[in-house]
Amino acid sequence: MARPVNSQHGDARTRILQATYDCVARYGLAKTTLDDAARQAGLSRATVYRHFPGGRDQLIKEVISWETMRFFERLYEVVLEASGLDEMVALGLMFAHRALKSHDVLQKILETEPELLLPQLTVEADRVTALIAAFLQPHLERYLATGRSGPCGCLQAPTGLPSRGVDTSQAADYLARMALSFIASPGRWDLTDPDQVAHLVRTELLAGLTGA
Amino acid sequence: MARPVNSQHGDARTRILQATYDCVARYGLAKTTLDDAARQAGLSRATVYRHFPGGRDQLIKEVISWETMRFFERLYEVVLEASGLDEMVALGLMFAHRALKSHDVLQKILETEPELLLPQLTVEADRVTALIAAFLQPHLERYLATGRSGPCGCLQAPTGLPSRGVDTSQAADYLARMALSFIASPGRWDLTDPDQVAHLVRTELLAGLTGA
Amino acid sequence: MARPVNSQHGDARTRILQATYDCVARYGLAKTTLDDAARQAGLSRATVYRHFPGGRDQLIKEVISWETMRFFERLYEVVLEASGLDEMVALGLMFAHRALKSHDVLQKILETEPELLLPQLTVEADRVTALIAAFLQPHLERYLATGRSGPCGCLQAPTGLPSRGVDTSQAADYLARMALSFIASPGRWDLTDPDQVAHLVRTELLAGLTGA
Amino acid sequence: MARPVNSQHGDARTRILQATYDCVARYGLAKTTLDDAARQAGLSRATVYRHFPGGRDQLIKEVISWETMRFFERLYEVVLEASGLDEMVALGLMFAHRALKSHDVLQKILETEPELLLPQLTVEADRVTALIAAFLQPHLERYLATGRSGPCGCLQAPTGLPSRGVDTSQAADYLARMALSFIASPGRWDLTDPDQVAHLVRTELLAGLTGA
DNA sequence: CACTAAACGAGACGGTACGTCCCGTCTTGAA
DNA sequence: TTCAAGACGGGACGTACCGTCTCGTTTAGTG
Repeated sequence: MARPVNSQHGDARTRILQATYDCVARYGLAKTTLDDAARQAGLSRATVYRHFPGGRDQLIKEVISWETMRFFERLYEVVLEASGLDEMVALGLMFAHRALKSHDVLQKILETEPELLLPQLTVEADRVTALIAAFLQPHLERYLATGRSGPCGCLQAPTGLPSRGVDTSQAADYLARMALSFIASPGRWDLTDPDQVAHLVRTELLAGLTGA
Repeated sequence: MARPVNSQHGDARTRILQATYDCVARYGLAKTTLDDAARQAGLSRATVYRHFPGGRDQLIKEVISWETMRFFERLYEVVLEASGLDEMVALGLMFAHRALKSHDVLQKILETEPELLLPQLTVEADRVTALIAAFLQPHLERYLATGRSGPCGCLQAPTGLPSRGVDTSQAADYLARMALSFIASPGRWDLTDPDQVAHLVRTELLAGLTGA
Repeated sequence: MARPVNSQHGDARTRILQATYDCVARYGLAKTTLDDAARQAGLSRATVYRHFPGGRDQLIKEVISWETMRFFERLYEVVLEASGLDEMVALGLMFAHRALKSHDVLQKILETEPELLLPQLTVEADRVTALIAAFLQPHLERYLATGRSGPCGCLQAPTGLPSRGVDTSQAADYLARMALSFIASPGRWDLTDPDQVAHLVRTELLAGLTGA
Repeated sequence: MARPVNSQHGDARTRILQATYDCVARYGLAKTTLDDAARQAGLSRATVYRHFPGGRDQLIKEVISWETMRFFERLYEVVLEASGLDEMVALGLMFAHRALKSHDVLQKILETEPELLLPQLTVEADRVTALIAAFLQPHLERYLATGRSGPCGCLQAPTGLPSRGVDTSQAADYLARMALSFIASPGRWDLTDPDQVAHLVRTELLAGLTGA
């Protein structure tokens, strides 16, 4: 049976997360108050504590996890539309870059608390790199086998090719590192221009992988 | 030059920064109080405000900038000892990785506030990448001029461009990106083992740059 | 037919009052919570509100009235056993003093909130004084008339004696005042010793009334 | 040199006590909030906690003790004006009764929380009785010796009269009990009428003591 | 028998007050 | 002057009750 929920829209928990997200976009992480979030959600402070007993700390943690997950979900959807590995990487680069640039929270943090991100040379990156590499590997294998990765219908490709296992793993790792690097710092490339992105992918990311 | 530093004299400003740093290492960023810092420094709260009129926010900002600068200074000293580009990159990788692993503050943050670092896909990286690339470029040019070549790995560096001027800039950029990436996420490499690092540098970072 | 009521014993209202009484004895007046009372009664908070719509305030008021009434009921029963005015006063003094000393709630309040009782110089005493005086007057009249008050079978004695009306009223008032005073503060008397009480009654309370 | 104090009048502690007193007079004991008191005092909540670390509980306790002390101080001053024991008792009765009747806080409590005072049959009264009796005893001795107590210049009379020591102690106790009783419950006497009070003192309080 | 009404348990919610902690400002007094 | 010391207003935090309300689930009484 459909839950009529309670007052406005979405269950309370999601409303609180969204409200907190909005506040962080407005005030920054450090200056966002649990009161702010509650007010923004149209709920009382007590209710926020009922859903997030850990208080402000838990709220901040969860809103970041939540938003990160949403980012990857949208990235995943965008990337599935690609017809080949090169297009997939290009689409991913463009989407990720656009998302970061138009990301209210990130921009607010960069504006008010850039220091928090300076030490981004962190071990946490390991997880993201590995995740992206794992995602790319099957497409990379098909790409290397056929010259194209084919329509990307599923996350986990059949990958009946045991040969080159080490090669593709290593290559996927390399690809993920470079993609992440360019998303974070495009350098002289304009990642909003599809032509430039296609060129970047061909000449710097996938170059040398084709004839391996 | 005798550095008495630490507890009693040494100028107040530095003592406050060091004290704050210690507190952050102990309590984490969010839980470090201006009182904590003042007490740790053996100074009164009023004095801290005299040196950091911006209060807690300014204090946090400056302590991060200060520590970041100290990190790069030490990295610079270490790297100057190298006799060639490959050793330089290797030394840099090892030092940076070791520094991060033994970095009290960073480890404390990773322990207590890992979410802050999840979205490390940030534009801030641009500055660091460019800085490192600019530092590497002259060494790279000398390296390419005097020439050394290692066994070619399975990965081909992006070598689409024939002319030299653009080459070194582009290659330095590539090198900086990959170095940063491996510092942040070593993947399967053990960055404390000089042999493995030397191998990594040869096969994945400098491969393909030699005989372009 | 006996009403099995709901769950355990006694109707809900009485169970709540008793539970609240127990809590006050444990925590004191100010720290007794409606939740405490509900939990102690084995009922839900909602049920308490159904029986005491006035909430906590009403609950506290009623539990005090309830207990006060129970005290006077028991005092009344004890006092009816007396065979004469002197014994009646003595029994009343002893029972009242013993009841106060072993009164969980009162002792708890004295322990935790003694200030509430310091200004006991209150108008409320009027009612109690008058009530006791009214109760004593018929017995006093019989006592003065016969030298004994005789077995006390009824609260309202026939009192067909118009003479000495003013006298007995005034004397009863005096008797009530002194009895109350000694219950509250026995001074040098040990109100648990029947001999001392008898002596006190004879020499300080009833002295001078006999031959009036 | 005049103490500039801080802001308005009186030191902070006294201002808080007075403000709390005012609030209790307005809202009653149970409904007086620490916020109310702070606001009334024109101070912040934090400051109240600085002066009364025990919070609301301590504040309530101390305000009651404070007011009680003020009451007895004023009573003492009034009573010192008397020229003899009878006048002293009369003045005390009148002042005490008037004070209770015009006592904002007590009247507020009687209006809103009468139950708190119903069980005024409390051991606390012992202290007050003893205190008053001790104060009265020297005057009573002089009264019995001379038929008058003489101008009351000092609290502690010389009392070189060993005789009747037990008598006066007992008589003072009796006097204190009756005085307290009539203050609390005047019964049929109008304690605002000097003539009635003088008559009451003569016929019911001091009667029988003179020729003892 | 089914249906209704009443009492109850359970729990979400807005709200208020508590007591704690920290911030940033200010004043005072001593070196 | 510089600094330690500390009082103060302000405000957020996390906790705890309060009083209200809405759900289901019995349980009893009645048509």
